Amino acid sequence: MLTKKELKDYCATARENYLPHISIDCVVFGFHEGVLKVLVLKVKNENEWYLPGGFMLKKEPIEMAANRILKERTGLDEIFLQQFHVFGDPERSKEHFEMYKDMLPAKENWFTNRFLTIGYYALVDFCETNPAPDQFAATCSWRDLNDLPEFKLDHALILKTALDALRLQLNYQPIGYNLMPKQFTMPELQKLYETILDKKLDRRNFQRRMLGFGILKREDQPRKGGAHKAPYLYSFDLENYDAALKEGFKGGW
Amino acid sequence: MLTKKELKDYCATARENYLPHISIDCVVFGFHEGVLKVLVLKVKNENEWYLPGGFMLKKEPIEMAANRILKERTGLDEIFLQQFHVFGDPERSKEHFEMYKDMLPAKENWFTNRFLTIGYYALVDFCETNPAPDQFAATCSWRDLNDLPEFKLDHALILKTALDALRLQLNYQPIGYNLMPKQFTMPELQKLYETILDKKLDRRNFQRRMLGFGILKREDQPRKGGAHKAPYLYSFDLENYDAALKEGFKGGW
DNA sequence: AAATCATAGTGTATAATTGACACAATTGTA
DNA sequence: TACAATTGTGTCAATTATACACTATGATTT
Repeated sequence: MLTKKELKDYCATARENYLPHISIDCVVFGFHEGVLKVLVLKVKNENEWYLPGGFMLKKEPIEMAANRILKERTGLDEIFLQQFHVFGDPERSKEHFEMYKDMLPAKENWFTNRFLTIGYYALVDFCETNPAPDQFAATCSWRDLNDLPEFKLDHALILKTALDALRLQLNYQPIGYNLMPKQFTMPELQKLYETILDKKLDRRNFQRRMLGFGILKREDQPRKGGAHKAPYLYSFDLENYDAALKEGFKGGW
Repeated sequence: MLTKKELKDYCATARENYLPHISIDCVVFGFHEGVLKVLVLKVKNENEWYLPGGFMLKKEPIEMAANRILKERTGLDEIFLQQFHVFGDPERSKEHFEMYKDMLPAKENWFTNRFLTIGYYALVDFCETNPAPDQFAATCSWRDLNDLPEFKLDHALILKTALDALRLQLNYQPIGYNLMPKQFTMPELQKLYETILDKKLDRRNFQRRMLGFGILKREDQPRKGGAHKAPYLYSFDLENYDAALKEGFKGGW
């Protein structure tokens, strides 16, 4: 929660720069050590949790706004961002309304506005992100998907909807390019799919299918390190990957 | 294009009632005599074509606004409406901006606003609609999908995107309930799928698959009339249909 | 009344895909 | 040098998709 002064300053800037009534919220999925993570913000001095979001500049394309917001929070650029739903329940920002309504008259109070929010999800390489809190957030951090805080507003719904959309996307588009490191092994990629789908897949069948999509290149060098056979390294064949993004696959999981 | 007086009146009402910067556009698909149709509006005295759209009341849920708009245009109520994308290019309503910018000062000119539009598509029974032009539209009518007018704004893009979304939906959800009459024959339903997908399907395989979904009930009475064997009539098993809408199917076409 | 036409209903053989499953190979460690 | 861990790969069976042809029925024509 903001102080009165912070609120007033913020509202002034906001009204000047942003399109009213519209926000963007991002569900940023990361993947690390076999667990799906989500980027969450915690507000200074409060036990208030949000998804990273923000507002759209008055003349900014939506896509660009989503990218800017993502970049401000994670340092990541040029990432696959997928618009998945608009949330517009008139009551959805009630909590903010209640929180701030007495601190500033409605006319100049940005947070007494009704907001529709456009949901985007992103898939990023956990290792390459630098979660950076903004001026309001004390912490910006990764949380396991199965150890989430209680979100404010409708952000729990947004997250759930994003996850459903992601699972659906798995059925007709390739994923992984922004989520995996440049090079990865087949078992690592499989783990990603298993994590998103929350179920075990057969190693051999997964490999056959995955290779069948034709979006992977096998590298020359295997990965060494474990007390076991060295797995092959793969990377995405970007040309085919992008084509598949546009065209879509056939079957599903 | 509106006259100055019309514009002024309209802007006053709009500013009072509607959420600024946001609109809804509906792609209403109908199906008749084996052709997929789309509902289009033509503006009075001009050769200007649009998809039916409108604005959202200040406290109205998005879904409800879409339904209201659809009802105002077609008389149809409680129809499957699917949100599919938000279009937000800052230049997308440039034509309107140019058209109206000199007629009213920007402050009170609704159309100098930037608008994001939320795209919905609907599937309706062609026969039960009563396309009704609103105050600005001279004609509101069905047009064949392959005989479309040149749309204003980005409405051609919206239509194309809706069609893509519809084709995708075919792969994991049942369709047809709002698009077909209460009772229909298997060949009629097949024709719908063929039309949407724009390709021929095998009669026998279609039937097997369709019945496999378990969303159809065979009626007792066949349909008579043609100089041929009377086909069975089917209707949707709403309970299973709704379940399938939520759950989704497996494979694709 | 019989023949014909148009279109519906249904089944089957073959090919392709998916799912289940087991064994051999490699690397590091004990 | 044996062992533990994990990878790579192949095959068979079951399922699913595809291609295809004949029979049935109702209206129309002769």
